[in-house]
Amino acid sequence: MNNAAPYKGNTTTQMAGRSSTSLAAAEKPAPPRRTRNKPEERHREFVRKAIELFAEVGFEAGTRELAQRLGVTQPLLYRYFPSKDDLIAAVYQEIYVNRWKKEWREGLVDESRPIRERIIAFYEDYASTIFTPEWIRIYLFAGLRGVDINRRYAATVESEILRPITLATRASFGLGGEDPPTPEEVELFWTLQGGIFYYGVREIVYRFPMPVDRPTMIGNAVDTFLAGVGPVLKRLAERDGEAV
Amino acid sequence: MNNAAPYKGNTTTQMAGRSSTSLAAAEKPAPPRRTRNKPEERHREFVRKAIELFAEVGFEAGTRELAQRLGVTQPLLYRYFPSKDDLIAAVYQEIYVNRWKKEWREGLVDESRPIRERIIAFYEDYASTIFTPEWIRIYLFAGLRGVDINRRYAATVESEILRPITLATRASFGLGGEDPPTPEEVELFWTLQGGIFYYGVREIVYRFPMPVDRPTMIGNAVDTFLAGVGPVLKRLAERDGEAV
DNA sequence: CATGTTATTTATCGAACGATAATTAAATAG
DNA sequence: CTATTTAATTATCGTTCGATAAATAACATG
Repeated sequence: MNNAAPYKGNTTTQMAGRSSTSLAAAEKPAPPRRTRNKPEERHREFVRKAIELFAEVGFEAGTRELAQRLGVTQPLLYRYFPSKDDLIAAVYQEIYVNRWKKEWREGLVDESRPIRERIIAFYEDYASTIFTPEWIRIYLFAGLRGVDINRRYAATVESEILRPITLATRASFGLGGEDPPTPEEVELFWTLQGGIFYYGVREIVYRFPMPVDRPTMIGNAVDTFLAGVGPVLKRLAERDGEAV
Repeated sequence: MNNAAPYKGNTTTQMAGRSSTSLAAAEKPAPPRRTRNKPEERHREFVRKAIELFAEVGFEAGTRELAQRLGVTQPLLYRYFPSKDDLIAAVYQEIYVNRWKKEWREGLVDESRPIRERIIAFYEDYASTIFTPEWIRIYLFAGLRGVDINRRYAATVESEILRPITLATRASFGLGGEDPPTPEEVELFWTLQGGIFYYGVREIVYRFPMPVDRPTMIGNAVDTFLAGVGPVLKRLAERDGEAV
Protein backbone atom coordinates (compact mmCIF):
# COMPACT_ATOMS: atom_id res chain seq x y z
CA MET A 1 0.00 0.00 0.00
CA ASN A 2 3.02 2.18 -0.01
CA ASN A 3 4.14 3.25 -3.46
CA ALA A 4 5.79 6.46 -2.45
CA ALA A 5 5.27 8.06 -5.85
CA PRO A 6 8.91 8.52 -6.69
CA TYR A 7 8.90 10.67 -9.73
CA LYS A 8 5.77 12.25 -10.93
CA GLY A 9 5.54 13.45 -14.45
CA ASN A 10 2.65 15.36 -15.84
CA THR A 11 -0.40 13.28 -15.23
CA THR A 12 -2.23 14.08 -18.40
CA THR A 13 -5.02 11.68 -17.95
CA GLN A 14 -7.12 12.59 -20.88
CA MET A 15 -9.62 10.08 -21.99
CA ALA A 16 -9.34 9.96 -25.72
CA GLY A 17 -12.23 7.80 -26.60
CA ARG A 18 -14.36 8.29 -23.57
CA SER A 19 -15.27 11.92 -23.47
CA SER A 20 -18.87 11.82 -22.44
CA THR A 21 -19.74 15.43 -23.05
CA SER A 22 -23.37 15.09 -22.13
CA LEU A 23 -23.61 15.30 -18.39
CA ALA A 24 -27.35 14.91 -18.48
CA ALA A 25 -26.94 11.20 -18.92
CA ALA A 26 -27.59 10.12 -15.39
CA GLU A 27 -29.67 7.13 -16.23
CA LYS A 28 -27.70 5.13 -18.75
CA PRO A 29 -24.18 3.89 -18.06
CA ALA A 30 -22.76 6.44 -20.52
CA PRO A 31 -22.28 5.54 -24.15
CA PRO A 32 -18.93 3.85 -24.69
CA ARG A 33 -18.23 5.94 -27.79
CA ARG A 34 -15.15 4.33 -29.18
CA THR A 35 -12.56 5.79 -31.47
CA ARG A 36 -10.83 3.77 -34.09
CA ASN A 37 -7.23 4.59 -34.73
CA LYS A 38 -4.71 3.33 -37.22
CA PRO A 39 -2.67 0.48 -35.82
CA GLU A 40 0.67 2.21 -36.38
CA GLU A 41 -0.40 5.31 -34.51
CA ARG A 42 -1.77 3.25 -31.67
CA HIS A 43 1.42 1.27 -31.47
CA ARG A 44 3.56 4.39 -31.26
CA GLU A 45 1.20 6.04 -28.81
CA PHE A 46 1.17 2.98 -26.59
CA VAL A 47 4.94 2.81 -26.48
CA ARG A 48 5.22 6.53 -25.81
CA LYS A 49 2.89 6.44 -22.86
CA ALA A 50 4.39 3.21 -21.61
CA ILE A 51 7.78 4.91 -21.48
CA GLU A 52 6.24 7.69 -19.46
CA LEU A 53 4.55 5.32 -17.03
CA PHE A 54 7.45 2.91 -16.62
CA ALA A 55 9.79 5.80 -15.97
CA GLU A 56 7.59 6.86 -13.10
CA VAL A 57 6.86 3.62 -11.29
CA GLY A 58 8.90 0.92 -12.95
CA PHE A 59 7.90 -2.14 -14.88
CA GLU A 60 5.52 -3.31 -12.21
CA ALA A 61 3.22 -0.56 -13.42
CA GLY A 62 -0.12 -2.13 -14.18
CA THR A 63 -1.49 -2.57 -17.66
CA ARG A 64 -4.76 -1.16 -16.39
CA GLU A 65 -3.06 2.04 -15.32
CA LEU A 66 -1.44 2.34 -18.72
CA ALA A 67 -4.71 1.72 -20.50
CA GLN A 68 -6.42 4.35 -18.40
CA ARG A 69 -3.81 6.94 -19.28
CA LEU A 70 -4.30 6.08 -22.91
CA GLY A 71 -8.04 6.35 -22.65
CA VAL A 72 -8.56 2.79 -23.81
CA THR A 73 -9.43 -0.45 -22.12
CA GLN A 74 -6.83 -2.80 -20.79
CA PRO A 75 -7.39 -5.79 -23.08
CA LEU A 76 -6.78 -3.58 -26.09
CA LEU A 77 -3.11 -3.50 -25.20
CA TYR A 78 -2.97 -7.20 -25.91
CA ARG A 79 -4.04 -6.65 -29.47
CA TYR A 80 -0.84 -4.68 -30.09
CA PHE A 81 1.55 -6.50 -27.80
CA PRO A 82 1.30 -10.23 -27.16
CA SER A 83 2.43 -9.75 -23.59
CA LYS A 84 3.61 -7.07 -21.24
CA ASP A 85 7.18 -8.16 -21.81
CA ASP A 86 6.82 -7.45 -25.50
CA LEU A 87 5.67 -3.95 -24.67
CA ILE A 88 8.69 -3.54 -22.45
CA ALA A 89 10.96 -4.73 -25.23
CA ALA A 90 9.48 -2.09 -27.53
CA VAL A 91 10.24 0.50 -24.87
CA TYR A 92 13.87 -0.57 -24.72
CA GLN A 93 14.19 -0.42 -28.48
CA GLU A 94 12.74 3.07 -28.62
CA ILE A 95 14.90 4.55 -25.90
CA TYR A 96 18.26 2.84 -26.14
CA VAL A 97 18.51 1.97 -29.79
CA ASN A 98 16.59 4.66 -31.63
CA ARG A 99 18.03 7.50 -29.59
CA TRP A 100 21.65 6.64 -30.18
CA LYS A 101 23.41 9.23 -32.34
CA LYS A 102 26.17 8.07 -34.60
CA GLU A 103 27.44 11.65 -34.72
CA TRP A 104 28.85 11.10 -31.26
CA ARG A 105 31.56 8.87 -32.52
CA GLU A 106 32.14 10.99 -35.57
CA GLY A 107 32.64 14.12 -33.50
CA LEU A 108 35.06 12.36 -31.19
CA VAL A 109 37.38 11.19 -33.95
CA ASP A 110 37.40 14.52 -35.76
CA GLU A 111 41.07 15.38 -35.48
CA SER A 112 40.60 18.91 -36.71
CA ARG A 113 39.48 19.99 -33.26
CA PRO A 114 41.39 19.84 -29.98
CA ILE A 115 40.73 16.83 -27.80
CA ARG A 116 39.30 18.84 -24.92
CA GLU A 117 36.78 20.51 -27.16
CA ARG A 118 35.71 17.21 -28.68
CA ILE A 119 35.21 15.49 -25.35
CA ILE A 120 33.33 18.36 -23.80
CA ALA A 121 31.10 18.75 -26.82
CA PHE A 122 30.32 15.06 -26.73
CA TYR A 123 29.46 14.93 -23.05
CA GLU A 124 27.26 17.99 -23.24
CA ASP A 125 25.24 16.53 -26.05
CA TYR A 126 25.24 13.08 -24.51
CA ALA A 127 24.05 14.45 -21.18
CA SER A 128 21.29 16.42 -22.84
CA THR A 129 20.15 13.20 -24.48
CA ILE A 130 20.17 10.79 -21.56
CA PHE A 131 19.64 13.02 -18.53
CA THR A 132 15.89 12.52 -18.56
CA PRO A 133 13.74 10.48 -16.18
CA GLU A 134 12.75 8.24 -19.04
CA TRP A 135 16.28 7.36 -20.02
CA ILE A 136 18.00 7.08 -16.68
CA ARG A 137 15.25 5.60 -14.59
CA ILE A 138 14.24 2.97 -17.10
CA TYR A 139 17.90 2.15 -17.62
CA LEU A 140 18.32 1.43 -13.93
CA PHE A 141 15.02 -0.43 -13.73
CA ALA A 142 16.20 -2.60 -16.57
CA GLY A 143 19.58 -3.17 -15.00
CA LEU A 144 18.05 -4.25 -11.72
CA ARG A 145 15.73 -6.54 -13.58
CA GLY A 146 18.66 -8.34 -15.08
CA VAL A 147 17.82 -7.76 -18.71
CA ASP A 148 20.78 -7.73 -21.05
CA ILE A 149 19.94 -4.23 -22.28
CA ASN A 150 22.52 -2.66 -20.03
CA ARG A 151 25.30 -5.04 -20.93
CA ARG A 152 24.63 -4.49 -24.60
CA TYR A 153 24.38 -0.75 -24.23
CA ALA A 154 27.56 -0.56 -22.18
CA ALA A 155 29.34 -2.63 -24.81
CA THR A 156 28.27 -0.10 -27.40
CA VAL A 157 29.44 2.78 -25.24
CA GLU A 158 32.79 1.10 -24.87
CA SER A 159 33.34 0.41 -28.55
CA GLU A 160 31.76 3.55 -30.00
CA ILE A 161 32.73 6.12 -27.39
CA LEU A 162 35.35 5.10 -24.89
CA ARG A 163 37.77 3.35 -27.20
CA PRO A 164 37.77 6.22 -29.69
CA ILE A 165 38.22 8.68 -26.85
CA THR A 166 41.07 6.62 -25.47
CA LEU A 167 42.89 6.51 -28.78
CA ALA A 168 42.33 10.18 -29.45
CA THR A 169 43.55 11.15 -25.99
CA ARG A 170 46.55 8.92 -26.24
CA ALA A 171 47.41 10.48 -29.57
CA SER A 172 47.04 13.97 -28.15
CA PHE A 173 49.74 13.14 -25.64
CA GLY A 174 52.02 11.82 -28.37
CA LEU A 175 51.72 8.29 -27.07
CA GLY A 176 50.97 6.66 -30.40
CA GLY A 177 47.46 5.71 -31.35
CA GLU A 178 48.39 2.50 -33.12
CA ASP A 179 47.84 -0.32 -30.64
CA PRO A 180 44.27 -0.97 -29.53
CA PRO A 181 43.38 0.41 -26.12
CA THR A 182 44.18 -1.89 -23.22
CA PRO A 183 41.42 -2.79 -20.77
CA GLU A 184 43.15 -0.74 -18.11
CA GLU A 185 43.17 2.33 -20.32
CA VAL A 186 39.52 1.88 -21.21
CA GLU A 187 38.66 1.45 -17.56
CA LEU A 188 40.24 4.80 -16.87
CA PHE A 189 37.84 6.46 -19.26
CA TRP A 190 34.96 4.49 -17.79
CA THR A 191 35.66 6.34 -14.57
CA LEU A 192 35.09 9.67 -16.31
CA GLN A 193 32.00 8.32 -18.03
CA GLY A 194 30.66 6.94 -14.75
CA GLY A 195 31.37 10.13 -12.87
CA ILE A 196 29.39 12.18 -15.33
CA PHE A 197 26.60 9.62 -15.57
CA TYR A 198 26.27 9.52 -11.82
CA TYR A 199 25.75 13.25 -11.80
CA GLY A 200 22.60 12.51 -13.77
CA VAL A 201 21.57 9.78 -11.37
CA ARG A 202 21.89 12.12 -8.42
CA GLU A 203 19.96 14.83 -10.20
CA ILE A 204 17.20 12.76 -11.75
CA VAL A 205 16.82 9.66 -9.62
CA TYR A 206 17.74 10.86 -6.16
CA ARG A 207 16.45 14.34 -6.96
CA PHE A 208 19.34 15.92 -5.25
CA PRO A 209 19.53 19.69 -5.43
CA MET A 210 22.40 20.26 -7.83
CA PRO A 211 24.17 23.54 -7.10
CA VAL A 212 26.56 23.18 -10.04
CA ASP A 213 25.09 23.17 -13.53
CA ARG A 214 25.89 20.55 -16.10
CA PRO A 215 28.27 22.47 -18.37
CA THR A 216 30.34 23.58 -15.40
CA MET A 217 30.44 20.07 -13.99
CA ILE A 218 31.41 18.61 -17.36
CA GLY A 219 34.06 21.24 -17.96
CA ASN A 220 35.68 20.75 -14.57
CA ALA A 221 35.53 16.98 -14.76
CA VAL A 222 37.04 16.85 -18.23
CA ASP A 223 39.69 19.42 -17.36
CA THR A 224 40.72 17.50 -14.28
CA PHE A 225 40.75 14.26 -16.19
CA LEU A 226 42.75 15.52 -19.15
CA ALA A 227 45.21 17.33 -16.91
CA GLY A 228 45.88 14.17 -14.98
CA VAL A 229 45.52 11.33 -17.42
CA GLY A 230 48.76 12.01 -19.29
CA PRO A 231 51.18 10.58 -16.73
CA VAL A 232 48.96 7.58 -16.05
CA LEU A 233 48.60 6.74 -19.73
CA LYS A 234 52.32 7.11 -20.14
CA ARG A 235 53.03 4.81 -17.24
CA LEU A 236 50.64 2.20 -18.61
CA ALA A 237 52.19 2.46 -22.09
CA GLU A 238 55.71 2.01 -20.74
CA ARG A 239 54.75 -0.89 -18.55
CA ASP A 240 52.95 -2.68 -21.34
CA GLY A 241 55.82 -1.93 -23.66
CA GLU A 242 58.13 -3.75 -21.27
CA ALA A 243 55.77 -6.61 -20.64
CA VAL A 244 55.28 -7.42 -24.31
CA MET B 1 -3.78 -28.46 -2.29
CA ASN B 2 -1.16 -27.20 0.01
CA ASN B 3 0.25 -30.57 0.89
CA ALA B 4 3.79 -30.16 -0.33
CA ALA B 5 5.80 -29.36 2.76
CA PRO B 6 4.59 -25.92 3.67
CA TYR B 7 7.81 -25.11 5.35
CA LYS B 8 10.78 -25.90 3.31
CA GLY B 9 12.92 -26.72 6.25
CA ASN B 10 16.39 -25.38 6.55
CA THR B 11 17.55 -22.63 4.37
CA THR B 12 20.36 -21.92 6.70
CA THR B 13 20.07 -21.65 10.40
CA GLN B 14 17.25 -23.71 11.70
CA MET B 15 18.78 -23.47 15.14
CA ALA B 16 16.02 -25.33 16.84
CA GLY B 17 15.98 -25.01 20.56
CA ARG B 18 15.13 -28.64 20.77
CA SER B 19 15.62 -31.62 18.59
CA SER B 20 12.04 -32.59 18.92
CA THR B 21 10.05 -35.76 18.71
CA SER B 22 10.87 -38.92 16.91
CA LEU B 23 12.25 -38.38 13.45
CA ALA B 24 11.04 -41.77 12.37
CA ALA B 25 7.44 -40.67 12.03
CA ALA B 26 7.07 -39.87 8.34
CA GLU B 27 3.95 -41.36 6.89
CA LYS B 28 1.02 -39.23 7.95
CA PRO B 29 0.21 -35.66 6.79
CA ALA B 30 3.42 -34.54 8.37
CA PRO B 31 3.37 -32.89 11.78
CA PRO B 32 3.65 -29.10 11.60
CA ARG B 33 6.63 -29.19 13.91
CA ARG B 34 7.03 -25.62 15.04
CA THR B 35 10.05 -24.08 16.56
CA ARG B 36 9.92 -21.26 19.00
CA ASN B 37 12.67 -18.71 18.84
CA LYS B 38 13.48 -15.66 20.85
CA PRO B 39 11.91 -12.54 19.38
CA GLU B 40 15.22 -10.70 19.03
CA GLU B 41 16.80 -13.51 17.08
CA ARG B 42 13.76 -13.82 14.85
CA HIS B 43 13.78 -10.11 14.22
CA ARG B 44 17.41 -10.11 13.20
CA GLU B 45 17.00 -13.23 11.11
CA PHE B 46 13.98 -11.80 9.32
CA VAL B 47 15.81 -8.62 8.44
CA ARG B 48 18.86 -10.55 7.28
CA LYS B 49 16.91 -12.74 4.92
CA ALA B 50 14.78 -9.83 3.80
CA ILE B 51 17.95 -8.03 2.73
CA GLU B 52 18.94 -11.09 0.77
CA LEU B 53 15.59 -11.38 -0.94
CA PHE B 54 15.08 -7.70 -1.66
CA ALA B 55 18.55 -7.49 -3.14
CA GLU B 56 17.60 -10.21 -5.56
CA VAL B 57 14.20 -9.15 -6.80
CA GLY B 58 13.46 -5.78 -5.30
CA PHE B 59 10.85 -4.64 -2.84
CA GLU B 60 8.03 -6.22 -4.78
CA ALA B 61 9.28 -9.54 -3.47
CA GLY B 62 6.38 -11.31 -1.82
CA THR B 63 6.07 -11.81 1.89
CA ARG B 64 5.21 -15.42 1.18
CA GLU B 65 8.49 -15.95 -0.61
CA LEU B 66 10.34 -14.42 2.31
CA ALA B 67 8.49 -16.58 4.81
CA GLN B 68 9.26 -19.67 2.79
CA ARG B 69 12.97 -18.88 2.78
CA LEU B 70 12.82 -18.43 6.52
CA GLY B 71 11.00 -21.69 7.05
CA VAL B 72 8.06 -19.99 8.69
CA THR B 73 4.58 -19.08 7.62
CA GLN B 74 3.72 -15.76 6.07
CA PRO B 75 1.48 -14.30 8.79
CA LEU B 76 4.27 -14.72 11.30
CA LEU B 77 6.09 -11.84 9.67
CA TYR B 78 3.30 -9.56 10.77
CA ARG B 79 3.97 -10.40 14.38
CA TYR B 80 7.40 -8.80 14.08
CA PHE B 81 6.69 -6.05 11.59
CA PRO B 82 3.36 -4.20 11.49
CA SER B 83 3.59 -3.92 7.73
CA LYS B 84 5.88 -4.71 4.86
CA ASP B 85 7.03 -1.11 4.79
CA ASP B 86 8.24 -1.41 8.36
CA LEU B 87 10.29 -4.41 7.35
CA ILE B 88 11.76 -2.40 4.50
CA ALA B 89 12.60 0.43 6.88
CA ALA B 90 14.47 -2.03 9.09
CA VAL B 91 16.40 -3.16 6.03
CA TYR B 92 17.45 0.40 5.25
CA GLN B 93 18.57 0.98 8.79
CA GLU B 94 20.66 -2.16 8.86
CA ILE B 95 22.44 -1.55 5.57
CA TYR B 96 22.90 2.19 5.30
CA VAL B 97 23.12 3.27 8.89
CA ASN B 98 24.65 0.37 10.77
CA ARG B 99 27.30 -0.30 8.17
CA TRP B 100 28.70 3.20 8.08
CA LYS B 101 32.21 3.39 9.52
CA LYS B 102 33.24 6.55 11.25
CA GLU B 103 36.86 5.52 10.70
CA TRP B 104 36.44 6.59 7.12
CA ARG B 105 36.41 10.21 8.02
CA GLU B 106 39.07 9.81 10.64
CA GLY B 107 41.43 8.18 8.17
CA LEU B 108 40.84 10.89 5.62
CA VAL B 109 41.74 13.75 7.91
CA ASP B 110 44.84 12.05 9.33
CA GLU B 111 47.48 14.49 8.17
CA SER B 112 50.33 12.21 9.08
CA ARG B 113 49.87 10.31 5.84
CA PRO B 114 50.11 11.57 2.28
CA ILE B 115 46.85 12.53 0.64
CA ARG B 116 47.09 9.91 -2.09
CA GLU B 117 47.53 7.14 0.44
CA ARG B 118 44.59 8.35 2.49
CA ILE B 119 42.23 8.58 -0.44
CA ILE B 120 43.21 5.22 -1.87
CA ALA B 121 42.92 3.51 1.49
CA PHE B 122 39.50 5.00 1.97
CA TYR B 123 38.16 3.98 -1.41
CA GLU B 124 39.48 0.46 -1.10
CA ASP B 125 37.77 -0.02 2.22
CA TYR B 126 34.65 1.78 1.10
CA ALA B 127 34.41 -0.33 -2.03
CA SER B 128 34.85 -3.52 -0.06
CA THR B 129 31.96 -2.41 2.12
CA ILE B 130 29.43 -1.34 -0.45
CA PHE B 131 30.29 -3.38 -3.53
CA THR B 132 27.85 -6.14 -2.67
CA PRO B 133 24.52 -6.94 -4.31
CA GLU B 134 22.77 -6.15 -1.06
CA TRP B 135 24.20 -2.70 -0.73
CA ILE B 136 24.18 -1.47 -4.32
CA ARG B 137 21.03 -3.10 -5.61
CA ILE B 138 18.89 -2.13 -2.66
CA TYR B 139 20.33 1.36 -2.82
CA LEU B 140 19.19 1.70 -6.42
CA PHE B 141 15.84 0.06 -5.72
CA ALA B 142 15.31 2.59 -2.95
CA GLY B 143 16.38 5.48 -5.12
CA LEU B 144 13.98 4.50 -7.88
CA ARG B 145 11.23 4.12 -5.32
CA GLY B 146 11.67 7.70 -4.26
CA VAL B 147 12.46 7.08 -0.62
CA ASP B 148 14.61 9.72 1.00
CA ILE B 149 17.25 7.18 1.97
CA ASN B 150 19.45 8.13 -0.94
CA ARG B 151 19.23 11.85 -0.37
CA ARG B 152 20.10 11.41 3.26
CA TYR B 153 22.92 9.00 2.54
CA ALA B 154 24.37 11.26 -0.13
CA ALA B 155 24.23 14.17 2.27
CA THR B 156 26.24 12.13 4.73
CA VAL B 157 28.75 11.20 2.06
CA GLU B 158 29.14 14.82 1.19
CA SER B 159 29.68 16.07 4.71
CA GLU B 160 31.66 13.15 6.12
CA ILE B 161 33.72 12.18 3.09
CA LEU B 162 33.79 14.61 0.23
CA ARG B 163 34.19 17.84 2.14
CA PRO B 164 37.04 16.47 4.26
CA ILE B 165 38.68 15.10 1.12
CA THR B 166 38.27 18.43 -0.59
CA LEU B 167 39.88 20.34 2.25
CA ALA B 168 42.68 17.84 2.62
CA THR B 169 43.40 17.88 -1.09
CA ARG B 170 43.30 21.66 -1.22
CA ALA B 171 45.74 21.80 1.64
CA SER B 172 48.05 19.32 -0.02
CA PHE B 173 48.33 21.72 -2.95
CA GLY B 174 49.09 24.61 -0.65
CA LEU B 175 45.80 26.28 -1.45
CA GLY B 176 44.78 26.99 2.13
CA GLY B 177 42.27 24.81 3.88
CA GLU B 178 40.57 27.60 5.75
CA ASP B 179 37.47 28.48 3.79
CA PRO B 180 34.75 25.85 3.53
CA PRO B 181 34.66 23.97 0.24
CA THR B 182 32.62 25.60 -2.50
CA PRO B 183 29.86 23.62 -4.18
CA GLU B 184 31.90 23.55 -7.35
CA GLU B 185 34.85 22.03 -5.54
CA VAL B 186 32.69 19.42 -3.87
CA GLU B 187 31.09 18.59 -7.19
CA LEU B 188 34.54 17.86 -8.56
CA PHE B 189 35.06 15.22 -5.91
CA TRP B 190 31.59 13.86 -6.52
CA THR B 191 32.79 13.01 -10.00
CA LEU B 192 35.53 10.84 -8.57
CA GLN B 193 33.12 9.29 -6.10
CA GLY B 194 30.59 8.64 -8.85
CA GLY B 195 33.15 7.18 -11.18
CA ILE B 196 34.26 4.65 -8.60
CA PHE B 197 30.71 3.90 -7.50
CA TYR B 198 29.65 3.28 -11.05
CA TYR B 199 32.38 0.69 -11.37
CA GLY B 200 30.47 -1.21 -8.71
CA VAL B 201 27.20 -0.73 -10.54
CA ARG B 202 28.65 -2.15 -13.72
CA GLU B 203 30.15 -5.08 -11.90
CA ILE B 204 27.30 -5.94 -9.57
CA VAL B 205 24.13 -4.71 -11.21
CA TYR B 206 24.88 -5.02 -14.91
CA ARG B 207 27.14 -7.99 -14.24
CA PHE B 208 29.66 -6.76 -16.68
CA PRO B 209 32.85 -8.77 -16.95
CA MET B 210 35.40 -6.49 -15.30
CA PRO B 211 38.86 -7.04 -16.74
CA VAL B 212 40.50 -4.56 -14.35
CA ASP B 213 40.43 -5.36 -10.64
CA ARG B 214 39.26 -2.92 -8.02
CA PRO B 215 42.60 -1.83 -6.53
CA THR B 216 44.01 -1.14 -9.98
CA MET B 217 40.92 0.82 -10.98
CA ILE B 218 40.98 2.81 -7.76
CA GLY B 219 44.69 3.51 -8.02
CA ASN B 220 44.47 4.74 -11.59
CA ALA B 221 41.36 6.79 -10.96
CA VAL B 222 42.82 8.49 -7.90
CA ASP B 223 46.17 9.06 -9.57
CA THR B 224 44.52 10.65 -12.58
CA PHE B 225 42.34 12.76 -10.37
CA LEU B 226 45.07 13.98 -8.06
CA ALA B 227 47.42 14.67 -10.95
CA GLY B 228 44.80 16.81 -12.62
CA VAL B 229 42.82 18.44 -9.86
CA GLY B 230 45.54 20.86 -8.78
CA PRO B 231 45.19 23.37 -11.61
CA VAL B 232 41.40 23.22 -11.49
CA LEU B 233 41.29 23.83 -7.75
CA LYS B 234 43.73 26.68 -8.16
CA ARG B 235 41.63 28.25 -10.87
CA LEU B 236 38.50 27.99 -8.75
CA ALA B 237 40.28 29.47 -5.72
CA GLU B 238 41.58 32.43 -7.73
CA ARG B 239 38.25 33.10 -9.33
CA ASP B 240 36.39 32.97 -6.03
CA GLY B 241 39.06 35.13 -4.46
CA GLU B 242 38.41 37.78 -7.07
CA ALA B 243 34.65 37.46 -6.88
CA VAL B 244 34.53 38.03 -3.16
C1' DC C 1 -27.65 0.46 -49.05
C1' DA C 2 -25.75 -4.25 -47.43
C1' DT C 3 -21.67 -6.81 -46.05
C1' DG C 4 -17.27 -7.93 -44.28
C1' DT C 5 -13.32 -6.76 -41.58
C1' DT C 6 -11.34 -5.61 -37.36
C1' DA C 7 -10.55 -2.21 -33.72
C1' DT C 8 -12.43 -1.92 -29.30
C1' DT C 9 -15.22 -3.17 -25.45
C1' DT C 10 -17.43 -6.14 -21.77
C1' DA C 11 -16.93 -9.92 -18.84
C1' DT C 12 -14.16 -13.00 -16.59
C1' DC C 13 -10.55 -16.35 -15.10
C1' DG C 14 -6.81 -17.90 -12.01
C1' DA C 15 -2.98 -16.58 -9.51
C1' DA C 16 -0.57 -13.69 -6.29
C1' DC C 17 -0.54 -10.01 -3.25
C1' DG C 18 -0.71 -7.65 1.81
C1' DA C 19 -3.08 -8.18 5.76
C1' DT C 20 -6.33 -9.95 9.69
C1' DA C 21 -8.84 -13.20 12.83
C1' DA C 22 -9.14 -17.34 14.97
C1' DT C 23 -6.77 -21.47 16.43
C1' DT C 24 -2.96 -24.41 18.07
C1' DA C 25 1.02 -25.64 20.58
C1' DA C 26 5.56 -24.59 22.75
C1' DA C 27 7.70 -22.57 26.56
C1' DT C 28 7.25 -20.82 31.41
C1' DA C 29 5.61 -20.03 36.10
C1' DG C 30 3.30 -21.49 40.36
C1' DC D 1 1.20 -31.41 37.78
C1' DT D 2 -1.97 -27.36 36.02
C1' DA D 3 -2.47 -22.69 34.41
C1' DT D 4 -0.80 -18.87 31.79
C1' DT D 5 1.48 -16.68 28.15
C1' DT D 6 2.56 -16.10 23.51
C1' DA D 7 5.09 -17.87 19.33
C1' DA D 8 3.48 -19.88 15.37
C1' DT D 9 0.00 -21.94 12.69
C1' DT D 10 -4.39 -22.45 9.65
C1' DA D 11 -7.86 -20.22 7.18
C1' DT D 12 -9.49 -16.45 4.79
C1' DC D 13 -10.74 -11.75 3.05
C1' DG D 14 -10.46 -8.13 -0.48
C1' DT D 15 -7.65 -6.35 -4.05
C1' DT D 16 -4.89 -6.28 -7.99
C1' DC D 17 -2.49 -8.44 -11.50
C1' DG D 18 -1.63 -10.40 -16.56
C1' DA D 19 -4.17 -12.52 -19.82
C1' DT D 20 -8.23 -14.69 -22.70
C1' DA D 21 -12.88 -15.28 -24.95
C1' DA D 22 -16.81 -13.46 -26.60
C1' DA D 23 -19.64 -9.55 -27.92
C1' DT D 24 -19.99 -5.05 -30.13
C1' DA D 25 -19.31 -1.11 -33.05
C1' DA D 26 -16.50 1.73 -36.31
C1' DC D 27 -14.76 1.83 -40.78
C1' DA D 28 -13.93 0.22 -45.67
C1' DT D 29 -15.69 -1.79 -49.71
C1' DG D 30 -19.18 -3.37 -52.99
